[in-house]
Amino acid sequence: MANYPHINRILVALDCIVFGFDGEDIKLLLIKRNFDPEKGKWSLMGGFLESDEDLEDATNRILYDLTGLKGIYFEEIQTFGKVNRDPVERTLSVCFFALINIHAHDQDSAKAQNAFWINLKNRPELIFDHNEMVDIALERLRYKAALHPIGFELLPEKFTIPQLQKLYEAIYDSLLDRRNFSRKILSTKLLLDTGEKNENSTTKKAILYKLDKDKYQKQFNAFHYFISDSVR
Amino acid sequence: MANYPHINRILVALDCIVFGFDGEDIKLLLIKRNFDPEKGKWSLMGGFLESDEDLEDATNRILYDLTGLKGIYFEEIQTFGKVNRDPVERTLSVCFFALINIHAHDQDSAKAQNAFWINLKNRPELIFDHNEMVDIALERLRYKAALHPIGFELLPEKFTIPQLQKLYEAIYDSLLDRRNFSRKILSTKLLLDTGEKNENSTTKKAILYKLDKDKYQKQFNAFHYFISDSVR
DNA sequence: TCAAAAGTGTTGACGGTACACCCATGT
DNA sequence: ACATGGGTGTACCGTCAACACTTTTGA
Repeated sequence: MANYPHINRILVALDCIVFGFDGEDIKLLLIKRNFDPEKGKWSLMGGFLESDEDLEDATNRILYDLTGLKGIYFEEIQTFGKVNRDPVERTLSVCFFALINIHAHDQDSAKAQNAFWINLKNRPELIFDHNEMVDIALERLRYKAALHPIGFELLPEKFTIPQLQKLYEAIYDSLLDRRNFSRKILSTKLLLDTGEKNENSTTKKAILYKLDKDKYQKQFNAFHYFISDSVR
Repeated sequence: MANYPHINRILVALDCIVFGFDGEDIKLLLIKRNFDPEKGKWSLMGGFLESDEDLEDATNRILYDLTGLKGIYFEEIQTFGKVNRDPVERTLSVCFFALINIHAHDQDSAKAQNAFWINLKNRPELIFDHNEMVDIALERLRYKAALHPIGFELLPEKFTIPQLQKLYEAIYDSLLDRRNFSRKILSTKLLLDTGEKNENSTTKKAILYKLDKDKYQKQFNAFHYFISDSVR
């Protein structure tokens, strides 16, 4: 079999922005590096693409190693390819973001990677071009979540509308009208009343909903206006 | 300087979907391959990433070689990384789409690459995963053009509203109401009346507009609803 | 019984859609 | 004058934002 001669092969990495939500704030799962290069500094979770591995499989592998979860929602953002972005050796980075339920992931997996949940607002300086990656990822999350029902990926299976609102308020760092938000969300018909209520509340217990998975699949690419123009 | 050992370097290519508009239909600039592999078949324009070249520079180089144009509008779509997507040797492909004014490009450059404008509706089978790339590119174009003012990139500097409408109708393969379209476009305040008219018309001569570049830059990331919900 | 949070209602403004009508141009 | 295409107007309807009121709960 013929080869492509005279072309340099390049190292290919993947880097992942993992978003979580603790009920109040958006968080990032970041690595305190106990390995070189840039040992001791903060970075995104990443890894190299193996020679016998599809790009998508590599993404799933990296996310599994970090969280112990399979079937995580993720989206490719962009491939970063400046010649000098990694000082050790030229490395292309295929960058993506993932959304997980912060309470569902495996703590031991995270510990093994030396990963910590950091409030997005207090994020430390990251190595290489990882700061830019986070900026772009957040932009993408905001863009996508305004139009498509991806917010649910950050919540537990059963959740209340006020919790969902808190999530959107955290994503867009702004306040939303309770009554309009509720109506807007319910009008999508994506939520099913579980019949249960949030027993943790000390005041009126909110209704617990879950996603209508069928409708979610079918309507995913339809536009919903989850966020008002003024916020967008 | 230390290296990352034991990791395979991979060939990295770029592939580009070039969209054009001839006044009636959306067209693709495709390559009739006179080189191996898959000589004689149709493919996207592409090239390899050089070892001393930023990813973005490579994109511009490839577009320049094909069209003789600089500063073309392009957007990264996705990086394709199935192990066997290129039968010759494993090759990652960073895929992007570009929008050009079909009349502005350099014919000799295209000829040198053996490139031809093909009506999107009559597109031939392409090699490798290039068919999928075109599908995704079209989806992205439709998505983006519904919300952001990128359609103008496909038109000459001066254009009429009916021309713009024809363009949107071609992108979405559907008919739009003339009167509502005009009002919607003008309400964005992105168009400047040049004072000139389209002298080619045999009936009433339409007003030639040009983009208000300042507003275009500032409002680019604001959402405009260029296309009605029913079409989206 | 009071405070805090959740659920439901109402209204006015705005934007979109579906229409009709008039104007300019060349044959 | 007439056919063709371009420009402007209007009326209805639905959606969204802004607002008030009621209900539930635990202290």
